[in-house]
Amino acid sequence: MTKGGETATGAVGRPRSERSRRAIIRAAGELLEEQGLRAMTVEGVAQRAGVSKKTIYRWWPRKGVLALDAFYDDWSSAQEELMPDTGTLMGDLRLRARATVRLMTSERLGPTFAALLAEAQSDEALADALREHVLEPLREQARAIFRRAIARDELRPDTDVEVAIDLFQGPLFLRLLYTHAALDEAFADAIAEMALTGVLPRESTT
Amino acid sequence: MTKGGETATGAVGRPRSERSRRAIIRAAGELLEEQGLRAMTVEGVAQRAGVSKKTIYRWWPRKGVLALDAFYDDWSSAQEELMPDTGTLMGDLRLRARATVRLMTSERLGPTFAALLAEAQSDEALADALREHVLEPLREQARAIFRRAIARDELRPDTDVEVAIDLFQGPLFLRLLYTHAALDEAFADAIAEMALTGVLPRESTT
Amino acid sequence: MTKGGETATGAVGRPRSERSRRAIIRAAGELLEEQGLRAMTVEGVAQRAGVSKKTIYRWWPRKGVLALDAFYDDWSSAQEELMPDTGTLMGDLRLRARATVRLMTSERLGPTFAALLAEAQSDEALADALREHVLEPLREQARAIFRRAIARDELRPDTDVEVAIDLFQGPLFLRLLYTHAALDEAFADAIAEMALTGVLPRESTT
Amino acid sequence: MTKGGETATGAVGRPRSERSRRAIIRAAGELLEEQGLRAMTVEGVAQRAGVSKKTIYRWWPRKGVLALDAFYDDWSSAQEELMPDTGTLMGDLRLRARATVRLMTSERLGPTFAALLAEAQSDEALADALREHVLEPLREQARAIFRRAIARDELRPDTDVEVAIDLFQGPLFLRLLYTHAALDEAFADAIAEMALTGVLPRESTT
DNA sequence: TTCTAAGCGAGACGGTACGTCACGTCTTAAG
DNA sequence: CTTAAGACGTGACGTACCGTCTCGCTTAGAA
Repeated sequence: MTKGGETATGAVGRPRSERSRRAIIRAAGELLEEQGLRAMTVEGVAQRAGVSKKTIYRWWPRKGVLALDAFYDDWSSAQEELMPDTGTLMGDLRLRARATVRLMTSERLGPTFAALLAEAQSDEALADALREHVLEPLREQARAIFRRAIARDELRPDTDVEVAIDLFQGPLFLRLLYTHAALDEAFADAIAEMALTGVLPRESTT
Repeated sequence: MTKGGETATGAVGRPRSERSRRAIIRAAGELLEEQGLRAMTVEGVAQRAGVSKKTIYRWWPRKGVLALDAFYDDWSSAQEELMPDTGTLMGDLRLRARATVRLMTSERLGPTFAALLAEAQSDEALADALREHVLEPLREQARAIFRRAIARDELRPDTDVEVAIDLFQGPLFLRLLYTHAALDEAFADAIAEMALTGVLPRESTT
Repeated sequence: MTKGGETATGAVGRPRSERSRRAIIRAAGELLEEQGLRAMTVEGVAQRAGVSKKTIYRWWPRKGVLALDAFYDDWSSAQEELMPDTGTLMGDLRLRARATVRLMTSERLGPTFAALLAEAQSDEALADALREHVLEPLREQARAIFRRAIARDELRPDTDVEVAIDLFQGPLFLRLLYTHAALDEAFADAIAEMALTGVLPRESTT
Repeated sequence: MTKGGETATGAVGRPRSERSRRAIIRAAGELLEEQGLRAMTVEGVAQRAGVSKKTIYRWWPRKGVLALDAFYDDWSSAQEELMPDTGTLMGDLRLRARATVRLMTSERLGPTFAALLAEAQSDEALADALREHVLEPLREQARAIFRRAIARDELRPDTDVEVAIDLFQGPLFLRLLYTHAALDEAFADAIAEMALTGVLPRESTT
C-alpha cells in the first residue's frame, strides 16, 4: 500500500513476486503482533517469510515502513465505523470517540499503532508515511464531521477546525500512549461531551 | 534523581563516585542535545565521560533511563512557569499552555522530550520513570489549577478533573509528537480557550 | 587449512571472500609474532585485517584455532628438513634433532609454537586441530625414520616405536616449554645419541 | 609456601589473618579441582573464601601463583615416593617413573599440574615459581638418583646428567600434556628401560 | 524462441553497539 | 596496618541486527 506496494513501472525483466510480497507482509504482521515492533527485525521477517533480506530492502526502505504496511492491512478495514453520520455533532463525536477507543484497545491494532507512533519519532520516512496514510486520513474524517456541523449551523463558521480536531483527538492519543488512565467508553463519552462544551459550566445550566 | 541517583544504602565499601555520576549525566546530556536519543549510545557516553561502560550499567538499567536523568536536570529547572496563579482559570490555562509550548519547542528540551516519550513505548523501565518523574508531576500541576478553579466556584465541583487535564494537555502533546501543525503561542491560546468553552458557541454569544 | 580454510560445501549464496580470509590469517600472524598469543585478540585481528569480528567468528570457533592457522602457514613450509634420510638411524636422528631445535628456536615459530602448545590445554578445539595438523604429522615423520631403521635391521622388529618417538621428542619439547637449560645443537646431538644408546655405558666401551 | 606464605617481616599493626590465608588457598584449590584453572577466577576465589580481592592481590601477584600455592599443598605431600632408593639405577628409575605416572594421572593433581605447566607459558611470575618450587626439585631428585648410580659405578662419571634427566622425564611430561597415547605403568616401565639402554639393541643381546 | 534484464533465495560481508566478564586498582570504615 | 566490601577504568568477549554485496537461478516480455 505505501511504498512496498508499487510495482515497477517500466516493466522489464522478471516481475515482482506477489507471493513474496504477501509472505513478507504476513510475516511482519505476525511478528509485530507476537513481540512488538522492537523485536520485529528485518532478519526475522526474512526468515519467517522464506525470503532474502535483499528482497525486503528492495521494496521497503526501512523496517518502520514495512511495519506500517503490515499494520495498514488491518487498519484500513476498520475505518468505516470511524465515520458516523448521525445528524448531530454530539452524536458523531460520541460514536467516533467510541470507535477510536475500540480500535486503540484492540489487541491487534492498539499496541502496534502505539509502537508505530513512537517509532516515527526516529524514522523520518515512517513519519511521512504514517502522516500520509494514517494520521491525515484520520484528521480528514474528523474534518468532515466538523464541516457538516458548520453546514448544519451547529458550529459557528469561523470555528478553528484544526484546533477542534486536536482538542478532540489529542486526549485519546494521550491515553493510548501513556496509559495513565483508562481508555474506555466512558472516557470516550466524556471527551466527546467536554470537547463540545468545554470544562466551564454552561450559563443556561448554572 | 530517578534510578541513577540513589547512593548505596548501607554504605560499605568504596562509595559511589559523585564525579563519575556527574560526568555521565553531563556527557549523556550533551550527546542527547547534539545527536538525539538514537545516537546517544552507552558506549559513546562512557567514552565522553571518561568512564567505563560497566559503571554506567551499574547504575542505569537502560539507556532510556539514563537519558531521562540527563533530561531531568534541565527539565526540573523549568517547572515554575508551568504553575501560574493568576486568579482565574482562563489566565492560568493560557499561561500554562504558553509555557508548555515554550518548553516543547525549546531547542534543548523539545526534541529530547519527544524522543523520551517515544522510547518509553518500548522500555518499561523508562516508561515508569517517565510517568513518575515527569508526566505525573505535570498532571499534578494541572490538577492544582483545576482544583483552585473549583474552589473559586469557577468550575462545578463534580467536574471530572482527569478528563479536563487530558483535554487540555492532549492537543499540546499531539502537536509535539506529530508536527502536523504549528505548536505556537496562538495554538496555546486557542487550546486554552477551547478547552474552557468547548467548540460549541456559547449561548450568550449566539 | 584447519577449520578456517574450508569453503562452504554446497555453494549457495555469496561465496566466501578469499581476500578476507587471507587478510585475517596475515593479521593474526603479524600480531602473533609481534606480541604473542596472549595479546593476539580477535578484536585486534579484525581491526588490522579490516574485517568485521563476525567474519572471523564465522570461520574460526576460537582464537586458538585461528592462531594455529596463522602459525601453520610458516610451519608447513619448514617441514622438509625434519625428514632427513641419511641411511643410518643415528644420522637421521641427529639431523632431525638439529632441525627441530632450529625450528623451536626460530624467532617466528618458536614462541608461537610454545604458546599454542600451552593454549591447547584449555581449548579442546585447538588441541584437536593441533594434534591433527601438527603433532601427529611430527610423530608420523619420526615413525618413518624408525621404521626405515627396522627395515635396515638397525633396530629389532619388536621395538616399541611409539615409546621411542616419545623418548626422542619429549626432551626437545621439554626444553622448549621450560627453558631450564639450553635448547641448542649440542643438546640436539646429545639427545640423538642418548636416545639411541641409553644412559648406560655400552659393554664394548666399558 | 611460594609468595603467599611469607608473613610480613617488620610486623606492625594488624597481623596477617591466617584464617583468610587458609580460606583463600582452600577456595582456590576447590575451584581448581572443580573447574580447572581457566575457570578459577580471582573474583570467584574471593567470593568463596569470603575475602576481598584486595587481600588476595596483596599476597599473590597473579592468579597463577595462587593456583600454584593451592596445588602445592597436595603436591608436596606426595613427593616421597618419587625418591626411591632400591640400590640399582634401573630399580630407582622404574619406581620413580611409576610414581610420576600415578601423580600425573591422579584426579586432583594431574589436570591442575598440566594447567599450571601451560599457564606458565604466559605468566613469567608463575613460571619462576613453578620452576623454583616444582620443576627444579623434581630435577634435583632425579639428579640424586643418577649421581648415586655414578657413585655405584653403574654410570660413567662423565655422563651428562642434565640430558639424562630430560631423556627420562621428557616423555612423561609429553604424554601428560598431549594425551596422544596412554600414560600408564606399562609406559613408565618402557621409558625407564629405554632411557637406560636406548633404542638400539645391546650388542650382548643381539 | 532464444535473448536479456530484472527479481529472487541464500548468505557472506563491514559495521556499530550491545550487555557481560574478569582483570587489577582504588577508596572507604571497621578492626 | 590489615581487612571486607565493593566501586572503578580497562579492554576483550561473543552476539545481534543493520544495510550492502555477490552468487547462480528463475521468469517472462522483447527481439
